[in-house]
Amino acid sequence: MPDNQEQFKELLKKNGLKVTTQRIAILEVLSSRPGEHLTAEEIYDLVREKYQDIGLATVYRTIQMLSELDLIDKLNLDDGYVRYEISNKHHDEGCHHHHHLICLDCGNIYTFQDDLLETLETRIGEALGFEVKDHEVKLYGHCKNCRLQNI
Amino acid sequence: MPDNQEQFKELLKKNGLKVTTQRIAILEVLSSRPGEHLTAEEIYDLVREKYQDIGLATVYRTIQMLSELDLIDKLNLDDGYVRYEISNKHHDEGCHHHHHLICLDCGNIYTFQDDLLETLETRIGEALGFEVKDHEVKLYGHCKNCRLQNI
DNA sequence: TTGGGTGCAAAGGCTTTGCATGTGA
DNA sequence: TCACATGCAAAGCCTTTGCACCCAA
Repeated sequence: MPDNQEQFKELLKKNGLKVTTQRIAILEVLSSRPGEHLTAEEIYDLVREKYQDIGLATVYRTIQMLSELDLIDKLNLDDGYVRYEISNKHHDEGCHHHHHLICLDCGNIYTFQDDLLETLETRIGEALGFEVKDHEVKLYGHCKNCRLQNI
Repeated sequence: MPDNQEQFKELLKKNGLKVTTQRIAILEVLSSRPGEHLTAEEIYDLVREKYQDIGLATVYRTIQMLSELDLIDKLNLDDGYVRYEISNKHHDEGCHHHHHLICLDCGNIYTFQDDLLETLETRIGEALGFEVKDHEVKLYGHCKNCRLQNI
């Protein structure tokens, strides 16, 4: 995504940050795997396939920066790793994070989006005076494949 | 809650587990603080107020056991600690976990329950063939108090 | 009696940090 | 040039594990 890359460079400059090979490489890896939920270590390994001389610390520092710039989303599956995926916020304007369905059997993660949740948030706001800015929704259960196999 | 405690003892025995002072003490602490979200360290400190000779490892081991017995719920706020609270599952039969509203300003955690989410889950199930067993919903935003103060 | 439970300390494992060196602007 | 970025290694920090001792059942 050369277009995306240009936007990224602009965003870095606008925030007084330098454009480095490492930062580009890390965003590239994440951009090329939308919907995957990568750990820092996985990102590190993927980046090194093309760019050997990167340190794990740089990956952690860059991830943190990308997260603050809202370019990537965090996902915590409580397995000891924090995972990251490229955000879709800037593609669908005004749309929040999608939600995750996590299969308890195979561990696969499915994503979905639903406007009903926006309705829910509005209702909460009215009832409790709480202004919702962001949300994280995880549904645990059994996916279609696993359910069919377990019959 | 002496009644609750008896149920707990029965549950332990039914699962081939022993009734120990430590286990009782830890459940007591959690039971006496419904709605609070305690870290292992906090539970450890609270237990030691009444029962000095407990080890942090025992707290971790007991927490894990209580979680497997569905007596407590996990909550991860991504601040490096896993938090626990007494579950309300056994009081309201058939009801899932409640949800959390987390204020980005003051850090307070508010809870709410809403049937709309059950509707959402049913819809997901029908659309994707996913059978939802459990969920974790966190809404981040600004609470009433903080919003009023920031005017 | 006896096998599970506990306390202590050490080890694990992900993530962050310090510091000297490198590099984009 | 020079402040920010990077790599490496060490440190941090929450949590788990090993092991000898203890205690419910």
